[in-house]
Amino acid sequence: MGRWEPNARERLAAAALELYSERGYEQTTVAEIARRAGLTERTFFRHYADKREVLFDGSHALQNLIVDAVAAAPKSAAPIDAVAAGLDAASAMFADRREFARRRQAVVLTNAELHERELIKLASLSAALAAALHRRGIAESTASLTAEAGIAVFKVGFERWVTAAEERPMAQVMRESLADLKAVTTGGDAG
Amino acid sequence: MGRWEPNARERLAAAALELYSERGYEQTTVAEIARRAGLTERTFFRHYADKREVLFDGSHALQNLIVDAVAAAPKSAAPIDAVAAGLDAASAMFADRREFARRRQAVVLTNAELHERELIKLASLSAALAAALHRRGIAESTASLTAEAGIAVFKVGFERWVTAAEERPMAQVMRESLADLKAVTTGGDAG
DNA sequence: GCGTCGATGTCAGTCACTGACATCGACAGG
DNA sequence: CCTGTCGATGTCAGTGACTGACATCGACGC
Repeated sequence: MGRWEPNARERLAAAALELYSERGYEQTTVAEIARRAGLTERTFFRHYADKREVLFDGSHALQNLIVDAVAAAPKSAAPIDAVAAGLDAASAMFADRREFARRRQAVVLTNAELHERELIKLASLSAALAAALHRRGIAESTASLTAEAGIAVFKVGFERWVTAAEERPMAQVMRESLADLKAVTTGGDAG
Repeated sequence: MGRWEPNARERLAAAALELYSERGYEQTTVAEIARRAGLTERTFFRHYADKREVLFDGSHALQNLIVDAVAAAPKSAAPIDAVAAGLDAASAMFADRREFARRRQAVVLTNAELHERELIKLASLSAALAAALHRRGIAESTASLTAEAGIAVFKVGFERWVTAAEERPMAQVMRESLADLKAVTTGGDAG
C-alpha cells in the first residue's frame, strides 16, 4: 500500500458529484473538490484532464460495451439490429444504477459546459459505433448515419427511462424508442 | 458614426477564423484576436461570451430559418416531411458559402472544445425543432425523436456535402441522406 | 540498508473571463 | 454654441482553470 488512502480517483469523482449537486458546477472550485477528497488541486488534474471530465469516467467502458455487442451481433443481422444489440448491452450496464444516473443527469443538464461534454462523449460513441458497423461491411457513410440514428434513440430512450414515473427496464424503453424512430421515419404514427 | 471603425464584431470573427486556421485554436490567445481586429481583449468579451462563441455567430439565424420552415410546412405534412422542409431551408442558407463552410469546419473539427460547442448548437437546434414539431400537434416524446433524427440527417448530410469532391446542391445531398435514413431504419439497403 | 519508483505536494506561471471605473465622440436639447 | 447623456471602447485588478518543474517520502526489490 502507498502512503495515502486508496481510491483517490473515486474519492475525487464522488466529491465532485456531491459538490456540483449541492452548490452547482460553477460555484464549485477544483480546490474544494480536492480538499473534500483529502487531496490537492494539482492531484485532481493528474487524475482528470479538466473540471468536467470527472463526471465522465464511465463513458469509455460504456463505449467498449456497446461496440463489443455490435461486433458480436449475428452476421445476418441488419445494421439497425446490430445497433439494437448495442443498446441492449448499454441497458444492462445501467440496470441497477437508475438513482445514480438520475442524480448525475440532473447536474449535467443544468450546466452548459457539462452538457457539451456529454454531447461530445456521445459523438465519440457515435463514431465508434459507425466504425464497428463499417467493420461489419456497411458502407462508411451509411454506417455513420445508422450510428447517428442509434445515438438519437439512445438519447431519447435514456431521457425517457430516467424521467419515467415508474421504473421500467431500460432495454424495454430503448426498444420502444427504436420502434418509434422506425414509425416516424416511414411516415407512420408513433404514439 | 462613432469614434471607431465600424463592424467590430465582424472584424473579430474574421480575425479569429484566420488565426485559428493559421496557428490553431489553442495556440491563439484572445488578446491576439483582438489586436488583429484593432481592439482590446476586453472588447472581444463584450461581443462574444467566450473564445469559442466567435465561430458560431450564425447559428441562431440558422435555427430560426429551420424552425420557421417547419412551422410553415403544410398541415397535412407528416412530421418527417416537415423536418425535410426545414433541411431545405437550411440548405438554401449555405448555397453560396461552401468554401467558407469548409474552412470553418476544418477548424472546428480539429479542436475538441470547438467541436463541443458545435454539438451543443446542434442540440439547441434539435430542441427548437422538437418544439416546432410539438406545436404541429406531435406528441412531445415523438417530436424529440423526430428532431434528433432530423439532426442526424443534417450532420451526415452536411459532412457529405462539405467533403464531396464535386460540388452538389446541399438540398439534394440532404434528401439523399434522409432517404438513406429511411432505408436503414426499415432494414432495407441504403447504398 | 539502499536505490528506485510512483503517487502526491509545492510553487510559480499563463490565460480565459469578469467587475468597476474612465474615456470620449456623437447627438439632442436648450 | 454649450452642455449633459449615451454607447462603444479602454484600463486595470482580480479569480480560477490548468500546466510545468521540482521536492517529498513510503513501498518494494535487491
